[in-house]
Formats: sequence, C-alpha cells, structure tokens
Amino acid sequence: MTTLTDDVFAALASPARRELLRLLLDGPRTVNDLASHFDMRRPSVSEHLKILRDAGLVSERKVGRERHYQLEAEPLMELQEWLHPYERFWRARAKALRDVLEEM
Amino acid sequence: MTTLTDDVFAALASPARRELLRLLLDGPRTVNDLASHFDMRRPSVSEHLKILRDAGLVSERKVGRERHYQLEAEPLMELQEWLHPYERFWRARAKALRDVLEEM
DNA sequence: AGATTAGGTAGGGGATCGCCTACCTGTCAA
DNA sequence: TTGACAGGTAGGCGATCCCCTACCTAATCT
Repeated sequence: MTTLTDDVFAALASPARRELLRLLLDGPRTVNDLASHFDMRRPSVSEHLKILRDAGLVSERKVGRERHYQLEAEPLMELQEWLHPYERFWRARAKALRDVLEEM
Repeated sequence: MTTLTDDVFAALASPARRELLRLLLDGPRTVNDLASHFDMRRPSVSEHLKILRDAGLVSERKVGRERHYQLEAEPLMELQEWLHPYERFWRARAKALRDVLEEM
C-alpha cells in the first residue's frame, strides 16, 4: 500500500507512456511488441517503460529472453481517489445544467 | 464540451499546480493570495496559472485590479472518464484480495 | 561454439521546464 | 494627480526531458 506520488503524475504526462498503458489493457506484452506501435526506437520505449515501472504503473516478468510487461492499476486507483475532492465541482455543474434543461 | 488533451496531463504533472488546484477547492482566490502559500515569486505563480488556464482547469474573473481564479472541474471529470477502462484491473485485484481473506 | 535475438544502459544533443529579476499596464487611494 | 498595489509579460539560465546511436549482456537457435 503506497501513496500517490509525483512519479505517477509525471509518468502520465507523456502521451507515449499513456499509449503504452492503453496497449497493456489487452494484457501483458513484450517490449518489441509494444515498440512496434510507435514511431520511436526501441531503447526509447525501454526508457518509457522504466519510468512507468518506477511509478508502479507496470511490472515486468522475465520469460526466457523476453520481458513481459503488465499493467499495474493501483496507482490509477489512487489517482481516482485523488479526484474525489473535485467531484462536487462537476456535480454542481451537472446539476445547474439539469436545472436549466428542466425549465425548457 | 471538449476532450481530454495532453495539456491537462501536462498541467497536472507539476506539484505546484496541483497545490494550486487544491487551494482553489475552498473557492475563488486572488493571485497574491495563492502566491502567499508558496516559496516561489509571484510571476512564477502567474505562469503556473496560465498553464492551468490553457488546460481549462481554472478560469479568471477580473474584479477591480484583482483577478479571481476559480476551479473548473470539467477536465478532471474527463480524467475520471479516462480512468474507466482501467477500473476492471483494480477491481480484479480487490476481488483476489477478498478471496484470499475469505479463506482465512 | 558461433550467430541471432530480446532488451537494458551510456552518453549526447536539442527542446522544454521552472524558476528568477526587470519591467509594463491598469486600478485604487490620498 | 501622484504614489502604491495587483498582476501579466520578457528574457535569461540551469535542470530536466525525450529522442537518438552505440554498445552490452543474456538467452536461443543452428
């Protein structure tokens, strides 16, 4: 049980890293498999994966000479918790919109 | 109605900017008021506010010679929607934990 | 054993970030 | 009207980011 850190927000700031997470929604993948979806070289993908790993967003498992990367959703769960205090703001907004529509 | 953009993730990547959002949970504040909570100079706070404004996370209202900054939660709502596809991952994790505990 | 493949690491270079000081405009108060 | 105050903008500078190529180890295949 950790707490949401700067690493997670920093990791999510890169479009390439968010795309990596999206690809991992379908299940574990190797580095080459992941890299094939990008216009960048494999070492750059490796570096992005390291940043995701350090943020706890992915884990790796060695399988022969491959590394299988897997999504770890816990930091994203903590991100959802981070959002909670802000919920009432968009709920208030939604309510105001409903009220306007009801008067039409 | 916009869509979640890189700007939002980039804006949230800075601890100072997340702290600004947190301060705005209590309601609108002026730049000087906000700046008083930081170890940085006011122009730097202004720059952070510009980034938050460009990301749609805050809005400003001119009141005399002051600018009142206000939280705009819509991009955060879109962030919550972005999280949805990942939810099943931490739910699966929670379920596995429950199953283990039930066997104890 | 030697060649090939998966993938991490080192080091470099250009772009961007985050802070600063200096300066500017617009508003209020004496 | 003149001085003080709120706050945005310009420009600079060091740190970090993101990509690259070159290189290395470990595992597999022939």
